Amino acid sequence: MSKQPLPKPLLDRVAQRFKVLGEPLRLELLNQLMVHGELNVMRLVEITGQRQANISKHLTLMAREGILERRKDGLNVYYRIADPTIHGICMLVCGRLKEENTMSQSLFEELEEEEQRDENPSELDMVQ
Amino acid sequence: MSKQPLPKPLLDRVAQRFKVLGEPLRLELLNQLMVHGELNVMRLVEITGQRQANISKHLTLMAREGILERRKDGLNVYYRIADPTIHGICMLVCGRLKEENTMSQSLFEELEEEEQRDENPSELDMVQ
DNA sequence: TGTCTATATTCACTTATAAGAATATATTAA
DNA sequence: TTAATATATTCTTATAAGTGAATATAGACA
Repeated sequence: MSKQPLPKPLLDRVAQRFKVLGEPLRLELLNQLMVHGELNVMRLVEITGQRQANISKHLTLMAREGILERRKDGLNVYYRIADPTIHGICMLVCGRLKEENTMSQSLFEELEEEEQRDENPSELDMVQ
Repeated sequence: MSKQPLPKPLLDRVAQRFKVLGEPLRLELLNQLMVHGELNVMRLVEITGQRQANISKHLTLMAREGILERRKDGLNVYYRIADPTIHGICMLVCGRLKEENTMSQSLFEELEEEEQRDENPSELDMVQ
């Protein structure tokens, strides 16, 4: 429980950061950059199956936000994660979602009294 | 650097969670609940100066998301934070924003060669 | 020079969503 | 029961934002 509320301008900036992260395609780009470390635009276009213009827009936005860094090499532009907290933040959220999942799972089991057992393991189990 | 990309459905859920957090008014509500622990709807209406309907909608949304918990007492409904990771996530983001701020600050100082000194301390310094 | 490739940007469109007004749904008290 | 209060919901509107098509920009190469 914190002492005093944060000033509105700061809350606005935090909200803006969350908003940038709250877009599935942008999160997929971040996830690919977590896995591969550094990728150019066309590679990310291939991986995601999205249009080049769209990928470029999302990357540019995240770079302007301070989440990504650009490195130009000839015709290619390579992006990588500049914000070292991104991974931790995502893992916190993933862990929490998994927890919520098992909580509602056990609640579900209490209500339904174990019908089928361990079929359909949740996607959330992918989080180590 | 993670081993393999997360499955799309999980990324979608994480993005959804971030999207809920990426709204200034919702973040202000969360911040007030961090400070006061538990508040009813009308109290939050007073604090934020927003309409009752709007506050209620945001609270209902966050409760459905698993971020808040509802406790009904007579006519009043008290909300409190149900997700214990919220505080840590917000502090991570705040800290990072502060870092970005001092980074661009020092870059600014390199360019401008110390004009005024320590006037206008940034909002981000509020973060411990 | 001109051509090809990678990336970025502009414009138009469509969808999502936050906010207000009005109303509905409890719950308490007289 | 009626009245009053707290909260939630529905409906409408306005704005934000993601996407695609087309175009612009920039660098590599012949």
